[in-house]
Amino acid sequence: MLDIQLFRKDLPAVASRLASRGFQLDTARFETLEAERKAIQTRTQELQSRRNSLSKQIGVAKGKGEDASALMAEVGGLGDELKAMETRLDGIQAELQELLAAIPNLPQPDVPLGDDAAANVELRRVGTPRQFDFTPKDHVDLGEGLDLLDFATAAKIASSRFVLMRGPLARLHRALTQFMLDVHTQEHGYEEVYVPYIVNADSLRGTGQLPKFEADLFKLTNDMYLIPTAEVPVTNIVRDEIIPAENLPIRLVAHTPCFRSEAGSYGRDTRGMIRQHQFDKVELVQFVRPEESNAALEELTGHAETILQKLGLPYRVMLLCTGDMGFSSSKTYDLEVWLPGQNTYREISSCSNFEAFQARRMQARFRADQGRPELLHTLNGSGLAVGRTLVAVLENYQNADGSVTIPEVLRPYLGGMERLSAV
RNA sequence: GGAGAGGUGGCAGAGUGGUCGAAUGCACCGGAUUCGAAAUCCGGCAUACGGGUCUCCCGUAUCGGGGGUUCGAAUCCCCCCCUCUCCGCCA
Repeated sequence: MLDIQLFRKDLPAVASRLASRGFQLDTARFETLEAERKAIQTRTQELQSRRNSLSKQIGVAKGKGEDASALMAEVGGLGDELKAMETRLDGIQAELQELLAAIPNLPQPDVPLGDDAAANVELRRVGTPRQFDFTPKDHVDLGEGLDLLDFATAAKIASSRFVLMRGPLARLHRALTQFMLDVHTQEHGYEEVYVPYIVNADSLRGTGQLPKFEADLFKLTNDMYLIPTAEVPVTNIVRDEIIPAENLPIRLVAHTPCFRSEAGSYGRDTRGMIRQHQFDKVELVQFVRPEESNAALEELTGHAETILQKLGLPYRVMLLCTGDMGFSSSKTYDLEVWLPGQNTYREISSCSNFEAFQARRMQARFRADQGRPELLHTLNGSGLAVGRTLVAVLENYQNADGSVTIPEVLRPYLGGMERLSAV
């Protein structure tokens, strides 16, 4: 959520910055609501003030045993208008709130302008895609060929967009998770947290998934939701909290499954593990002082990159353009890993600085010394999406005979296993 | 899931219809005292929103959340959430 003061101070400027990311702000509606709000709020508070002082006088009079009927008649006359004003004020505040809650974050000045992914800017490539002396398979052919990846059975158990992994492949998937957690906790200074996989609506509003993106979520029968990312439970740790400044920055890492309904993506990535209803992710989250958030974004992105580097996976770093950024983000880097089976780079991590956007929704603040509480800044990034990392390992480390060499750094997690082959 | 108890400021804890944004204690901050410290004394010490003559003043709201009764609600009524104790169930 953006600061409403911004809209009051310079509406056209905010509107144009929002337009740069493809959001049309209804400025006329805002101005009307705001003018109405001001008039009604002033009048309401006036009436409340009058009522309070008269009521107080009634109390005093009755305490002295005097007749208060004249006072009571006067305050009684306020009742109808006051009630009407309060009701209208509530309505307008709710409408303003709703309007505000649906407005995305402002892009930072150095975010490139653009409508969609085509305008994203490639910042750098790291690692060189391997030259194969045979035609590389994609992870589906590899996994099914090894009899370790089974989409048909998963579809029987659940539906399409689920996967069943067997034996050493299931273990490799687990090894990747362990590896990522170990690197982030031992080398990057993150604290590992274990969090609920089911959250309430307040938490989803806090991070920005609600109210606009309910269709992307799996909603349970008790009005709770399966998490679409660990970002939701982990970031909401600080909701309604005031953190002592000396505790910042806070760096947290969590491994969770993620559940996404993928509504509206019927034709996209239907093959393989790229786009699933359920996938695992290791998520990095940071809470920092405002002036440090951009440096923290660079740092956090680097932490995610480290995983790719240690795994020897070629990737590139993309700076997302205004039109391709997530709703809550002010600036986002995507890491895209090279997939030989698709002969292209695919997103494997997304690292964002939300500035105070989520913090304002969450009322997540910090206090420096004796100062007033101030909104902190939140960031997060995948470090990494485990399923897609597994795909990348399979495809990049495949051999001509259909087996897969295990990257060195993972072998300690696999009892020294060097090669993935059929059970 | 059942029965009971309870949710008040950073913490502890009073307050059961009126001058209560809320006693008192602890913690914290400033000052006095002291060579310095402890102790003691004095003062300060919530958040959000709105308005203004905008480093300050005024107003409004907030005692788990929402609704209601009333001129007036921390206090009474209803619904919900959470915590604790006991029982049941259970990894």
